[in-house]
Amino acid sequence: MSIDIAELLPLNRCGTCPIRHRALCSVADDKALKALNQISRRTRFEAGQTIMSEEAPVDFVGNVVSGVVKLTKITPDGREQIVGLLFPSDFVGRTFADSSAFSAEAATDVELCCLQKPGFERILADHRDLEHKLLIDTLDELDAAREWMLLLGCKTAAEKIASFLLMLVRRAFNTGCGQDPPPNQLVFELPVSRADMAGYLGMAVETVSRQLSQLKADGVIRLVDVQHFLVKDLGRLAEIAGQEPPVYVEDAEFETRRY
Amino acid sequence: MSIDIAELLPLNRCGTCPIRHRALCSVADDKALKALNQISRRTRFEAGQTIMSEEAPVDFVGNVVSGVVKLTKITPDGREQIVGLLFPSDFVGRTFADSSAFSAEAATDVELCCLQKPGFERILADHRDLEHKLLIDTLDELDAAREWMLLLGCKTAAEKIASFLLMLVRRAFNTGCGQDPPPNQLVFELPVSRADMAGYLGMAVETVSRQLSQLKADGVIRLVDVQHFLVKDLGRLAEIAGQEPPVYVEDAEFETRRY
DNA sequence: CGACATGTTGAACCTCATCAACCGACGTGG
DNA sequence: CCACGTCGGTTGATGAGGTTCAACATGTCG
Repeated sequence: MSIDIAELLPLNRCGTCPIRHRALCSVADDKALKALNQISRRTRFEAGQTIMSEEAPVDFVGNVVSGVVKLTKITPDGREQIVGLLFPSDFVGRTFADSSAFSAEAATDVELCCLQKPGFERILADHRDLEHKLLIDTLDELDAAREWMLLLGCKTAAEKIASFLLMLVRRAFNTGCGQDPPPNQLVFELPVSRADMAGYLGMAVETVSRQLSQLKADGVIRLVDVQHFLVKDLGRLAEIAGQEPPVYVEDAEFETRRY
Repeated sequence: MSIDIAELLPLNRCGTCPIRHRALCSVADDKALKALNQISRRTRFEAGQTIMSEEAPVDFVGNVVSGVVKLTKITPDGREQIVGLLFPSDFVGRTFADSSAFSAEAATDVELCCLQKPGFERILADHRDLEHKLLIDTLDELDAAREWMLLLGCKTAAEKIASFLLMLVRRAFNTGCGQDPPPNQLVFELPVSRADMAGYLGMAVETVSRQLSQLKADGVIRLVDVQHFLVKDLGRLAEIAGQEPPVYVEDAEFETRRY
């Protein structure tokens, strides 16, 4: 009785994938996983590279494995709004349509698990669980988008920045996956440039910078370096953002709620 | 050989339903339709009434049959942002979760086709087509939400108003359903109050009023009465909104794209 | 080391929110 | 029937918050 290594290989590939337990594939059984493997390819994009462009048809979708992807839309006269930031395990692209209404661009260096669209849609058809999970994720994404509308529509600059930082804190809390130590040192990464923060929050870079300085001056945070901040007063930060302070959950593996 | 009238009744009820061809049920076969009928109830809400409130669990979802529903979220200090306007055939409520993150309120008098949540989710499980359609609709909704983020994030007051009017024009163009004459008279309804427009567009009522007056002064529109406007220059309107002008489609029955 | 990108800080301007007065429509009660 | 209050909408005056323009600082890469 022998074991067919080739048969197991694809499963192992996914087995070591960092987003295996959170992305769409978390609900895939062995059969579905093998099918996904056959149409998937890990691709790297450098910061600044365009992954897919609005108006141009795209023949693949994907999952963010590492890095941050920004979804953007540009007004006819050139202003750019970031309508979504996608983090590891998030889904990129528009299923069941030829093109996306938005461009996707690598905000940092990005690894993407790319899936050919026709193949992917066939797999969705064959595996209800996957399609169901996609529906759930899309509903969460919609809630998150609407939450962001609240921010864009009626929050002040200070509230916006605080909300953004808080979102990063929440993300860090919820993706600990047990392998990282609990963040008693409350240092977090600012994964994107000031310009991208500005684009996401609907304000000017200068205002972003000023508000960060203000939070620093008020002793709410400290800027370790340009890409890392330390939270000195989480309560105050949450208060400024107009939200409840987040709580660290020990094992956040299955904490899928989005912020 | 006799016909069981009771058997046919539910189908007839839906048969005369104005949103039968556009809502979720458009993909329901007779069997699914009968199942939906058994858990559905047409309910009326008066303008201003709360349909469901964030934080409070809700045991039903629904489809807007007539009227306009606003989805709102309130900041801790009382500012209200409207994160979505739902028109006839749009879906209300959050499937696969106990409560919605947003409140739904009748912006006008509303007729809602209410469906008990547990029953509805069972029907989704039994009828893939329905769940698939829900996925497609949710994806469209997400695109629309992101489109709105562009508006909230980087458009001026004038652009916002123009975009809003244009959205109403598009809706009217796309839901003609052949029964209404093509709108050679370009008169459209403002289905919500100035306050709700303001809440949706993220600006003050006064600004809404002023911008409407400005469009009037510029000869782009005319205010027939407080709830109806006539478009005198569609091209200009689209230009101000920063979009392509919409085109009237003869038979828009299956035009499901959202704006 | 200089060149270029990215981030910060300062000053002037402008859009829009805010406060306030006013108008017309509507409903109620005297 | 008219006086009255209320509510939704419009218009005017004022000021604050945030954009814009500009200079400067910092960091990175050849």
